[in-house]
Amino acid sequence: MLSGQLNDIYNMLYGSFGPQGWWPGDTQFEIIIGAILTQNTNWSNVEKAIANLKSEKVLTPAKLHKLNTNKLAKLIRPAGYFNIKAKRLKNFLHWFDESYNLRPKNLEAVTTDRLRNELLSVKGIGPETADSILLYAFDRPVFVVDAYTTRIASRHHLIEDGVDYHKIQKLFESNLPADVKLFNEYHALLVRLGKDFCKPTPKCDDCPLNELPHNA
DNA sequence: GACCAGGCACATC
DNA sequence: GATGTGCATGGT
Repeated sequence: MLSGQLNDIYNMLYGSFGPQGWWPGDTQFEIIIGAILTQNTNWSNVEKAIANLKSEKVLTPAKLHKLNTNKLAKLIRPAGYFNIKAKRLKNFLHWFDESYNLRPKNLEAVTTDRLRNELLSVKGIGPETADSILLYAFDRPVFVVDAYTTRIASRHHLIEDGVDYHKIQKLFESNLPADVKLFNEYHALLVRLGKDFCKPTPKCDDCPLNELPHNA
């Protein structure tokens, strides 16, 4: 059964790496900004960008909403794609202002499905970013799928190549209990495995998952 | 210097 | 509907 296999993988990863302490961020707002900035980008670069926003004291909804887009782009420069990401942050803030008055608290009462759809309607927020925000900023039981998740699932024959985001997400969500803490840790552990072992090339020989019986 | 990193929107066929 | 491309910095 898949649920058993997914459990074995989780236990092996947790045993190997321990708790990952995600999401790295002090506030819901910082998590949201980080989720957009980390698109296709190494987290260490995002940290530099966030440090810039903090040192300029603009890491609040109101301040970022007011900040000039070019100025914002300069501050987030280390995160890469800074022009497009500045626009994406602005798109998010525009929606956040118009619909929720820039208050994270106003999002708490919104149902997960509705919030997800509204986030997806913001230009620059796709499935992974939306789900990261739902899980890590708002504690909704949504499984986040990213490049690491896809690569690991494919390499360990949980899915076939070319399977879309929603199907991979469903694989995890329908075979695991809808538990925020579990989804939080599971995704973080998959990223950890991806960073340390499951790289694009060369394929990994000493991956901890290779010791699992179904991967022998 | 090549390759990679916690995507997404858009153009083109 | 599938496939290709631009966006960009910083670490290995």
